[in-house]
Order: sequence, then C-alpha cells, then structure tokens
Amino acid sequence: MTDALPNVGRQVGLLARLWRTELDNRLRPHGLSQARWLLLLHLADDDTGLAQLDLAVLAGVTGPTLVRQIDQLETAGFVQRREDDNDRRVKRVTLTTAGRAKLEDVDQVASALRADMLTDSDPKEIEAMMALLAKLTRRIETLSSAEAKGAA
Amino acid sequence: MTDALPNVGRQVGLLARLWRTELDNRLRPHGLSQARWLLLLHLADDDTGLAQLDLAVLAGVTGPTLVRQIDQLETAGFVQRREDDNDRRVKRVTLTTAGRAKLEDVDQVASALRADMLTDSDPKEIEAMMALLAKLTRRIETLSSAEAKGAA
DNA sequence: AGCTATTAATTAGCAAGCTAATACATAGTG
DNA sequence: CACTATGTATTAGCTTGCTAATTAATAGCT
Repeated sequence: MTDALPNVGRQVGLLARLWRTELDNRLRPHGLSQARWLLLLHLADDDTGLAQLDLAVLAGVTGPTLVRQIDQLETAGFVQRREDDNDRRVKRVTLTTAGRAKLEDVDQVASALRADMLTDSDPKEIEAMMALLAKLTRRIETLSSAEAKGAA
Repeated sequence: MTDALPNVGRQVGLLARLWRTELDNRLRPHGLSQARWLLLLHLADDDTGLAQLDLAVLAGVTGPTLVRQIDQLETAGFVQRREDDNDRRVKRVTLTTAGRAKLEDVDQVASALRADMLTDSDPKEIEAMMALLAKLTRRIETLSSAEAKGAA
C-alpha cells in the first residue's frame, strides 16, 4: 500500500491529445479529422448500413456526438442516411462511393503517422501495451455502467 | 511490412476519454474537474510560484487553455496570480491555503479511481506500459516540433 | 539610444467530447 | 385495445482542447 500507483490517466490523456492534434493537422488538407476518419473506417467494414447507435458504440462516442459528425460527413458527401425498412426510429448510415474513395485516399496518412510513431519500438512491447490498454478500457466501461445502474 | 500496425491512437484516445469522464464525474461534487485537479497537483510541488507558461508545459496544455483554467481556479479561490518582480510580462501562479486544503481533500478521489482501475493488473506490466506511453509521448513531441520548424 | 525580434499573457473563435431534455416510434402489459 | 416502458435520433448547452491574432514587455543589435 506504500507504493503509489502511477498516474496512468494523465499519461494516457496527454498522449491521446498529442496524437489527435498531430493526426488532425495531417488530415486537414484532406478535409477530414481523426474523429471523422475513424467513423469512415468503421463504416468501411460494413455492407448493409449501420444504425447510428451501433456506429456510436463501435466508435466509442455518445449518440449526440455522432449525430453532429454524421451531419458533417453527409454534407461533405462522404456518407448517406437511409431509413430502416423495419423500424422507423432507426437510420442506417452507409459510405457513398465518394466516401469510400476518400477513405482509401486518406488511409495512408493515418498509417504513416502510425509508422512514424511505432517503427523503433518492439512489436511485442506494443502488443503488450495494447492488451493492457484494452483491459483497462473494458474495466472502466464496467465501472461506469455499474454506477449508472446504482443511480437508478 | 505486411503486418499492420495496431491502431494505438484509437485505443489511447478511447481510454483517455473514458478515464476523464469518470474522473470528472467523481470530482464534480468537489467543484473540480480532471483538468483543474491536475493543475493544482502540479502547483503543489512548487514553492515560489510558477510562471503560467511553465505550468502549461508541465500540464501539457497550450497557453490559452491554461489561461481559462487559471481564471476559473482563481475565481474559485484555489489559486492566485502574482506579478513577477523581475519581468513584468510574467505572472506567477501559487496555491492559496484554500487550494492546498481542497487538493488534499480531493486527492483520494483520484487515487481511488486509480486503484479501482489498476488493482488487478500486474505492476510490472503497468510500468512497462507507462514507459512505452512516455516514449511515444516524447516521440510525438519531437515529431510536431520538427514540423513546426520546417514550416518556418 | 533606437529598432527589430522574441516572449508572456490574453482574447476570439473553432472542434469534438459530454449530459439533459425532446420528439417520435416500438414493445410490453393490464 | 389502451397506456406505459423503452429505444432512436435529435437539439440545446457546457467543457476543454486547439490555432490565430493582440497587447505589452524584454532582449538583442547596430
């Protein structure tokens, strides 16, 4: 109990901000940001169209945050909202062909940053870090949802 | 070159947001946020007062971001701006006694979250992760400053 | 001494996250 | 069948990052 736990939240927060800022700078000439690029990326895996909430969960953002990003992507012509046939509450989002083209165009930008960042680190260490980050992510998700339940 | 590099930016960004949101929720009853708590923490190590830019660098934020946070901390009475004796451009920021008391009061909140998050992970793995996160942080800092230099 | 360049803090305005509240549709229950 | 629950998207408004531009002071050079 005497050894202080390291300030993981601070370190993770700092790196996350720097990474985002750098990627945003590199994506700006292409008319995208980290946030919107990530959404396109998730949509690319999909064929039938994703309900907005499902996409939000995949991307790890809340509904309202997603709505605004989709608004922008739709105005830019990269994405399209369609009504669901069975449930008139849900809207399904799909990539347009322009969106798919833009994504391919821009994919190397994110990859290049990743390479710039990771090339001189040991892949095994990176994997270990990713695994622990994922574990902590799952952990904090259960923490927050437990509290939400407790408040009910 | 065939093995894709993992999407570290996404994972780090997700955990950072969840961590911040959770800590913000726990700090709200105490009238603080992660951002402002971190500033108090950095100020606690200091005696003679920190110039705002130095504090900004310590906290890893930009000048304008710091200005607003200090405004709020000052209105809340946790912090105080004093003019520097030698250089009339700089303002030195110090904790008030109220700020120091609040920080002690609130310190356990952040520690508790840290404990909730980390107790069932191997300290050695955590240390390894922290080391790699720090390395990547230094790396992206040199990346961005190199680009800034190139633009001049 | 005077002129230019740099540095510190600030202001203004944008981006993207969040919560709370609304509107509308569906599901579930008496 | 009606009425309440829940679920989906949205709007409104807050927070905290950021960059660019301003103001005031110092440093450096000739």
